[in-house]
Amino acid sequence: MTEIFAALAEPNRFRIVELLRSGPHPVNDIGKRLRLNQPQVSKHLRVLKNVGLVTVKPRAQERVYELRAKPLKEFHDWLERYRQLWDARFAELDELVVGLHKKEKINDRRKRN
Amino acid sequence: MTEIFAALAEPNRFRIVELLRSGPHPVNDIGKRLRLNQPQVSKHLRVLKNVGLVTVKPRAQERVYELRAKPLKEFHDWLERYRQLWDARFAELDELVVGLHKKEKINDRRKRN
DNA sequence: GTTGTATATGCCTTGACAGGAATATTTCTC
DNA sequence: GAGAAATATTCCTGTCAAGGCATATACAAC
Repeated sequence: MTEIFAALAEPNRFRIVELLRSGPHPVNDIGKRLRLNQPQVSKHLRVLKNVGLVTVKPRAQERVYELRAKPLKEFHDWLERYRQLWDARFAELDELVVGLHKKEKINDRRKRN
Repeated sequence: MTEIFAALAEPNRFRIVELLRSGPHPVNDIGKRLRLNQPQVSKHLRVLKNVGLVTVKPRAQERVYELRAKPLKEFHDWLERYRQLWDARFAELDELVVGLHKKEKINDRRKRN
């Protein structure tokens, strides 16, 4: 999981992933669109491939890179476990607790958890 | 966005975030549970705070750190834009297109995009 | 096979960052 | 106010990764 984050933490790699969201692209195409030197594009793509975020398919001399669904879905599933944090229902509950806390000086339910 | 990734790319910071999912914790508590030295915990928490992933509330000498909903929701929203990649419907459509491609030699719809 | 195009790899330098240890700061207790 | 507890900050060192540049490899067309 942290490997995925590390891969996406690099701004240019992030841009590459965003570009690939529109579909597969060959290396040179990526370089031109994002104004990156070819070697750096290849290196970034290697990193993305090593963590499983992309796959390659050769087409003549070209190498066409494509986003992989699986790691992104796992990523999404992981984030789902945090949903309670921003769900409206939870937020309201949180407000309620804060209110009670102010008025009645009860212990915060999170105390020492 | 990439700042969030960078923050979560560090394994110990990731563990801290996972721990905080269960609710707010003071620094020392985090250190003991994750077997980390106190200075490192403080440093990691500072990074998490700088990118907006956590907030602090003082309680006597303790500093209680808590996850923030907003960046996690934004994170989630960003990932939603990739949903098409793993949605079953899309996968089926993809298979269909591949099938047509093999049989009829039509152009791949992604070609040269 | 030679040339041209597309991509990958290697080397080098530089900057960023994590952990360890020591120290400073804040707040509580008495 | 003195000492203790909890946390933050600083300095140091080693490691790792990114970009620039040169070069190697793969495939194509003739």
